[in-house]
Amino acid sequence: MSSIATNAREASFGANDSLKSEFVAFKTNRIIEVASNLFYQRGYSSCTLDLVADKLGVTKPFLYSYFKNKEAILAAICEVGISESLAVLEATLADEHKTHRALLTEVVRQVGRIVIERQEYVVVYQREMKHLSAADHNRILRLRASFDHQIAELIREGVEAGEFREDTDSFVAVWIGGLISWIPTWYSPAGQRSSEEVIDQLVMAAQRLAGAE
Amino acid sequence: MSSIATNAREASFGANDSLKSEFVAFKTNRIIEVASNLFYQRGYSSCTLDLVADKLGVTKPFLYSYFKNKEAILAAICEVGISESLAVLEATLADEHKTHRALLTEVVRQVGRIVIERQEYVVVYQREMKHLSAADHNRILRLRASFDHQIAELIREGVEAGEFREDTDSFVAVWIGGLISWIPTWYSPAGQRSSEEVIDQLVMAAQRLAGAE
DNA sequence: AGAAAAAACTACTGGCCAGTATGACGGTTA
DNA sequence: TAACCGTCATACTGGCCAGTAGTTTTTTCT
Repeated sequence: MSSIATNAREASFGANDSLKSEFVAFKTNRIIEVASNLFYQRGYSSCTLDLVADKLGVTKPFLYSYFKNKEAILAAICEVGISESLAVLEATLADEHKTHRALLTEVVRQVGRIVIERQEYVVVYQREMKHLSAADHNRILRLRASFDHQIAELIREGVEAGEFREDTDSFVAVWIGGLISWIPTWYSPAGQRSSEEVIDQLVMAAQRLAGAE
Repeated sequence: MSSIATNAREASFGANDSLKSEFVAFKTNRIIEVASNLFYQRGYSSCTLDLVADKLGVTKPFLYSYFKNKEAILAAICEVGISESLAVLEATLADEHKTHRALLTEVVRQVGRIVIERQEYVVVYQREMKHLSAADHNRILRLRASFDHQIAELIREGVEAGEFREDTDSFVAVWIGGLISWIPTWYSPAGQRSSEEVIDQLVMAAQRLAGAE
């Protein structure tokens, strides 16, 4: 796993070494991709690692050389949606030139897109969170809390700036978070509504909740 | 299980018989109550029936004399929240004298209350639905679809009546449903917000979504 | 080419658990 | 009191599955 060159041989093949760690990253990703899909369909506890291995065309011990145990795979899956959402949130909020209204719209649009794209990861996270070890659970809860907190802050500042209705409690951040989180449970790419249509509706809903008319 | 008197002895003890079926109903309820609590905490697949039986102070075969198998217990749990919500929805909508706005408020308030009250049942339903047999799954999906459909109808009529903003798509019914369904995943009776406070916020959010200003 | 290391596989175990076969116990009928 | 029935328990099985020990295959380096 380590990419640190600790002796002469490794140092002289640094490029090789990083290629190797790319391979590792690639395999790790494939594992959580396939595992996520199977956990999504059958549930974490009823999905065996033999099945995951089969679908990858490998065997169970292969998985154990990339993850400590079953729960570590789950933790990796759970982290995808929330950490990507948080990254996009912070990148968007970094733009100082936008109004709060525009920021809210942009954040909701971007995060909505991620949540739809990572649909299966998000659903697995929501359903199976409680099977995480206490450490993983807390780490991910903190990410989630940070997300809600930053949205709440955005609302508060927007109200102060007079961009949102003044009777808007920053608690609507929770409702907006709920709107977003709820999408993966009902949205289907095979359904009538396109993902862009759903995102437009989502943005509209978030604006109404924030009182941004 | 049968409450039909099929012979002289049973006929002459009709009262007795109904008392007996009350006992059965009572025990059945206790089972799904305790099972729901344990499924909520540990997940359906990782919760053993031995554990459920232990917590009830009985043994596993006892459970099997009230339910066909583990999945039947899950089905019973899943049905509680949605069927109660549907009942309240329909009772509320039956009042012809109210405005659409008042109807929406009332429905959201009542259903919000049920969803908080039946929190654990609702969460188990959302998480474990996929472990239901196809028959149970479809039956419950139909209940849910009926709920969303009636809310959408209410929105549509309200817009026509000029009570909600005219640019309101009846699709907001899905968002409102999401708002309600999302509550049990974050609300805790032990938290700062009282359930009444949360329900007030919910009603406000639903009104904003519907454009009922 | 051939040694050494890395990567992946075969084959197993120990424990768990849904579901069942059988029996015990108490109340009711005659 | 003796046969009967409803109710629940004891005790088991058969299959599944996370995790591992030891071996084989593949790659890397000289």
